[in-house]
Amino acid sequence: MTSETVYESQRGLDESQARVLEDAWQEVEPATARKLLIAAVEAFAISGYHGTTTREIARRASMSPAGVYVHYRSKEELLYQICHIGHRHTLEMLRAASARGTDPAARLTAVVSDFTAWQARYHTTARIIEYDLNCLSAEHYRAITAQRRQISQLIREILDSGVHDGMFDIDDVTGAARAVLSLGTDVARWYHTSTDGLQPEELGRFYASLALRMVRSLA
Amino acid sequence: MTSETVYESQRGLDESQARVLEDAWQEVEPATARKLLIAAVEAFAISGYHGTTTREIARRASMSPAGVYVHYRSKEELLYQICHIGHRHTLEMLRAASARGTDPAARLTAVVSDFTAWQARYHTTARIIEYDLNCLSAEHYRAITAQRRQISQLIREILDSGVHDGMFDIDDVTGAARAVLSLGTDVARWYHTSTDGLQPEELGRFYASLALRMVRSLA
DNA sequence: GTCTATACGCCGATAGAC
DNA sequence: GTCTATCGGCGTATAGAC
Repeated sequence: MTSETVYESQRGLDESQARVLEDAWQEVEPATARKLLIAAVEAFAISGYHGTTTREIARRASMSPAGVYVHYRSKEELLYQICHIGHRHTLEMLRAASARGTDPAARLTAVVSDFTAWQARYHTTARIIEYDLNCLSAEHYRAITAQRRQISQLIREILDSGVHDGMFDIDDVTGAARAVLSLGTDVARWYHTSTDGLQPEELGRFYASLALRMVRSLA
Repeated sequence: MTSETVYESQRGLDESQARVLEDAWQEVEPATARKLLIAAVEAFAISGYHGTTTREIARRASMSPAGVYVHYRSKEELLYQICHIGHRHTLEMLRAASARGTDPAARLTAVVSDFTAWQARYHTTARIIEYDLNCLSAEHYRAITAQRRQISQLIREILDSGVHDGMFDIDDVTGAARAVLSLGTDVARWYHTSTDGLQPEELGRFYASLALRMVRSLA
């Protein structure tokens, strides 16, 4: 990101994501399926689901157009795998972060910090996860929605307990949980790796401080 | 929106936007061009730019597929008109809001409140404006980026003056401006009209209060 | 300015050889 | 499991009648 505000956004992506993605998708086997999935992540992140052709995915994976269908039934199946695994990783990461905190403020700080850093570090994956859900089949869409409900519930529980303790002062917990997640979600839209600008962890700490200011009680 | 958090999102749109859109695009003449543009807004908002066919736009406008090209040179031209006029309206609305406030806190409140309400009320248009920019031609993309730079600058100026007055306590004005805009931007992703949930103005007031808590000085 | 008809390419996905 | 070849359909956009 540059010195300008995000609202100015930018197009395309950068190349340094390649190593990040190779690490992130290690669990996908065999290696050819992984190679195709990473190619799909890169292509979807740049052009969106409908803007990406299966030929482009194959080309990025150095395979023939037909090669895709050995490992995936359809283009939509690729999207689903990306979304499903991506949301699972997000949820695991959030639960680990939440467990690190010993009080609501510490838990909120850990959760927002890690979520934001995740969205920045894996901004290509995050972009697909946040903005291409509508391209899923009805059945797959429902599966992803169930995962997202668990994510939002985790935030609401932290805010609820903070209100109960008196640490947080919130009229609308559901709305506040939504707003806190919006900060991190929107990172996927504008973040891109670059030498200037905040690193994922720095951005995470900054957003965690903003989230805490949004909800904490002053009494 | 439902009682659940947004992060659970939803697909598709609702019908009550029709009247809102007819009012919002009154300036587009002749009426056939307006009818096509509104049809494109509805279609793009549901399926995205690449997911929408010119045949679908024509069908929504009750015209033949060829009828589109009498009023617009291409599908991309439709997208550009939507983005260009939409951003102009946004900027005018923000400048009017900013002028209403007599101090930085009041200006920030007015700006965030109106921006958020705008994103909710015109969520179909906003969705295209925020998420389909990458589909524009290079030249048109640059034009929209220039408009977005003015929007983010307007927010930064308000925050700067608040820091100068001592009303605001912000380490990173650029980052804070980005975060404030992110709250409103993300509304376009999840908001849909419904009987339950907050109305655009209510949501605006809520988000303005969150923005103020994010930046205000406690001294 | 609107239509019908259509050009022409590219799309997702499959067939079948190796 | 990967390839080359290809199918059938749909995409954007245009030609030309009215």
